[in-house]
Amino acid sequence: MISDKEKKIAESMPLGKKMARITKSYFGALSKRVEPLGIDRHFGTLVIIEDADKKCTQQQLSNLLNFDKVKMVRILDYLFEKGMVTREVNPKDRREHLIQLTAKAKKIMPEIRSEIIWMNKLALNGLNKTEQELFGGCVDKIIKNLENLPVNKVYIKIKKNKA
Amino acid sequence: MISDKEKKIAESMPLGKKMARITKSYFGALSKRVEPLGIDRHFGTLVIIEDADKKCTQQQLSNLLNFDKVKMVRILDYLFEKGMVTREVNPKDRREHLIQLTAKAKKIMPEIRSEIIWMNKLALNGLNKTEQELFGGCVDKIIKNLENLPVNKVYIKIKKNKA
DNA sequence: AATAATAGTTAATAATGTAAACTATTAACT
DNA sequence: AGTTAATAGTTTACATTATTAACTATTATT
Repeated sequence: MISDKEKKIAESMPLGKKMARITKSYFGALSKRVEPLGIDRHFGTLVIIEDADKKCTQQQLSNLLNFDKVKMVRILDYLFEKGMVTREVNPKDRREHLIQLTAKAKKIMPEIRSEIIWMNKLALNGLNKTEQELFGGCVDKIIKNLENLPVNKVYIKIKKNKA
Repeated sequence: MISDKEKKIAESMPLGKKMARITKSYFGALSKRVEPLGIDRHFGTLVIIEDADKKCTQQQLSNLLNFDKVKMVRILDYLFEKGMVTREVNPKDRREHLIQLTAKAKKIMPEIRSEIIWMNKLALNGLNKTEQELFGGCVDKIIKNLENLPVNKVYIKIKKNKA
């Protein structure tokens, strides 16, 4: 049972707080599950790289992932260090670096994908198909609503582990 | 229109990624809006402190906010420095510090609350009452689903496999 | 009285975000 | 052609945040 008071508190609590909590729990658990594969974060980046039609530049990846280019460099440094990606200068435009998965990465991608799908299912457990779809739609709308607002810097924190 | 391919990509992207994106946009914008009041984060903590039935200890706040005690110290340091809270040793148990809002904080709380409510409305813009309620329900279920999962407890212990 | 448990703080280390300055290359323009 | 602007990516400097362990002070347990 939720009292009126609790309701009042809830409505003046930042919606972003719950989102942050989900983010943290989600990536904390996913990181743990995927770690045995030799990598513990930036899974989404790997998925995007693999699914891209062609070799992507870092700028293109930045756009797809909504990361600024400096963050992109850091992520790719990490993935490179782990032996998951290669960087290759584009001969047609030598400013660009084309990013590709290594064989090592390709080999573990199916497992990474299935871990992600597993985590997604776990997160959405107990929601029926309709609810899941409606939830997804809401999320996308919210993202749109919050796009292009004036911002201050904010730090989001996930879990970390270093080799 | 969403192609099958895009759908396939979407389903193997971590659900947490969208949550992170919302979190960042949300707090970025809220921070910006509240900044003129002399504070640019930890609004939720202020709301919780104000709404608590009694003076809260830091441990109690940690539980209510799902923060570990070290983070709690840091947040209260920040709020103290901004003149928003007082810390008072509990005479009944001198280990505990009771936290209270200052007059300065109480004065701006209505504005902080209305900014939070405004941001929440902005985020949920375009969703009808039913959708909003269903969304809220989904969020709470997801949080529950992700509670108490094994989490990547970082550094030291988990160095089993290296790339 | 000795020991354990709790509340809170501090310190060490790692990770992350952001902006600015930087290199290298290509595009644009007179 | 030659200068200038723009783009891709990297590096650096600095501030913030997370996590763990070690610490102090106090209270509870035995």
